[in-house]
Amino acid sequence: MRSKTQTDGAARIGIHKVASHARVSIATVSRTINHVPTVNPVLAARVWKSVAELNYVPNTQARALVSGKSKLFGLIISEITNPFFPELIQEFERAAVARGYEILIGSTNYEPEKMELCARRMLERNVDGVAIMTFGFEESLLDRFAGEDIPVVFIDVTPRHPRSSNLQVDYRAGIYEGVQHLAVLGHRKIGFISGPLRLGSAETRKLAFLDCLRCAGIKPQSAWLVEGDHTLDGGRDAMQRILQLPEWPTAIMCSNDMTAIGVQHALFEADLKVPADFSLIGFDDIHLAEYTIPPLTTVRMSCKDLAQGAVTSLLANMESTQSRFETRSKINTRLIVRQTTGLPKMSSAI
Amino acid sequence: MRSKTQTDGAARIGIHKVASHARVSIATVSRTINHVPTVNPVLAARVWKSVAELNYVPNTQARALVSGKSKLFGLIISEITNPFFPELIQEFERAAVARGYEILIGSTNYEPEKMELCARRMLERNVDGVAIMTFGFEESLLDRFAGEDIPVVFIDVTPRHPRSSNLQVDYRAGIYEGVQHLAVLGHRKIGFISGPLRLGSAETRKLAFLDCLRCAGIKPQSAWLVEGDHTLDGGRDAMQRILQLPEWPTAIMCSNDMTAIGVQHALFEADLKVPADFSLIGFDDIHLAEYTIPPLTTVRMSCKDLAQGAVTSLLANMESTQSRFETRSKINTRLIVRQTTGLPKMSSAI
DNA sequence: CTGAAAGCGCTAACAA
DNA sequence: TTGTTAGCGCTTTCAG
Repeated sequence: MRSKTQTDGAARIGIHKVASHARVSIATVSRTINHVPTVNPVLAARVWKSVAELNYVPNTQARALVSGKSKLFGLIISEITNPFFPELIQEFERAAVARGYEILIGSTNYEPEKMELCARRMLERNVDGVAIMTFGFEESLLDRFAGEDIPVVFIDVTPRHPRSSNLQVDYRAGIYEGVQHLAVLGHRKIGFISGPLRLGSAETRKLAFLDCLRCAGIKPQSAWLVEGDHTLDGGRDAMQRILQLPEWPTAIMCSNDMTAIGVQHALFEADLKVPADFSLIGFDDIHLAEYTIPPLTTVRMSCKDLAQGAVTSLLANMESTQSRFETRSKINTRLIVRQTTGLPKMSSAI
Repeated sequence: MRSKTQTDGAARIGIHKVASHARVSIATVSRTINHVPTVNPVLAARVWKSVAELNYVPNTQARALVSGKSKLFGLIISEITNPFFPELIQEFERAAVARGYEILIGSTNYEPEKMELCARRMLERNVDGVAIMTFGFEESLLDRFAGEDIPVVFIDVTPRHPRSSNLQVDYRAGIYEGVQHLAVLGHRKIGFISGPLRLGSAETRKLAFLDCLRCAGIKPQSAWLVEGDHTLDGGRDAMQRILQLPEWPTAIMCSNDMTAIGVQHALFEADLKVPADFSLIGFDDIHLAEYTIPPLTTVRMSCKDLAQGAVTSLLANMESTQSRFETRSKINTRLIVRQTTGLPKMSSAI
């Protein structure tokens, strides 16, 4: 059923057709389109002409098969629905496509099995490298990639592992600025809504917060340390739990911006005002943070740095011939003050 | 240093190794893993055992090369940064992965050249089908895909084209509900902030709005029809332009939710209240719409329907042996009333 | 500098 | 039912 009709428009033009059309060998065509410098310019010109006329597009699959490189990067994220990740993806895509790579995206939705599935999908497609941007994961996963000698880059975690790079986020700097900012305004009762604590980085952020609190001479109160899940709903729920407490903090820091937006919503529903009743600080500085009402004070972590760092590391790692290759680079954070922070509300218990 | 040590884990296991390990031919391995029913169960068992022990993962590239099917879908969107699209992607991914397909995502960012680039990327990677979810595009693009006989699915536009499917969104229904809702509240002065009008669907939405206005017996006022660009910034700017006008509308409908959130921000900056000073209706019903302050009344367009419809069409289209294959399916819209709509402010000019 | 030829890992005839 | 074999479209030695 397939080969009979020649009229079918079908079957892509292959290197063979180009070769005969340009009256050269397929090897010459291959060299030309791969910009091998030793090709006779006259022949090259003929080839390019044929390529254009026949509308030839090289078949990446075949290329991948013979070269062993798929020109594909895997990008594993937590949840595409959290705006931080699309911003990350955008930068990652930009960097990757500019160098001729495509991206395979996998979302774990914070479920370990999904992570496993993602790893398998990436392996099957033969990715040349994987960026695990989930802010925490089972280290056993790395073995799968290590087994195939596939470069991996990830955040925070520092497993001892060949062909892996590490992007170290300096949470402390930004969070410290946040705590200081609050302290200067007069806040002493500061709560923290964390991410899912089984995520390493969520834990790290919380620890950084606690540490900063101590540095600022403020005693953390465990009731005000509540676990969220980095989603809008999670932030709202967490705040509602805090509102149930006998004593309220005067300020809340959140492990990410989505949580903070959820908090704003909970407060809105409870008819409480930001920053009059509660000061609020987010984390990430997604574009939306500027657009919340009121605009969100937050700690910026550049997803552009993250994305570019990831692509760069992957590339460097691939080029390196060392069987062991480990890097780490630092990602900075800093406070962006907008309008969700203000003087603490003077409660009955002065 | 790589091949000597067998322990190296290196170089992926191929079908060959599995075959010899299971003491069968590679053909039998191939048949087994492809679930060809005629394989002797005993041999099959041996094969599966070897597959597991050797941790064999089939090489998709090779498969694609010989079978001619890449098991890859292209998904072209406008802007990954607009939360509507991640929600779409999530559903699309779910549907595609469940059937063994991977997704290649390309963003056009509303730039025609980017669209061209996306098409090329998809072609190079040999996608089995493309979903163009940009709500408008140059039809010339379709020719590229048609030339390769690649199924395409898209929104609204209905070009005459083989192997194409069409998802027809019923904008009118939801928009009409919105206009009616406003009319019932007493609004007669209703503005509309459209998307970029060179996008077909943005134009369609605007036309639908105008038509609904007429049906409700309201005369549209051209000064209140302003062009946005479907982004937060665009929405804010558009609203600021409206605030410059000598006479204000009492309600605003937006071509998408991001625009509406931008509008809320502009109003916040101008110290105007929603819905006291302006009623506001969005479009899309992204998850965030529930979390804006106050929560956004909006027209819901199910991105799940869109995504699933797209995948289903693509699949059906591929299976069809007809060289021409056209479908269209309908996507419904409906109003979700939340808290950004209320009675119109009684202006000086009663 | 160019061309012929050998595969990359797999599927699908075809033969046994 | 199983194994042998011929490619899929391309890159890459290796001769010329």
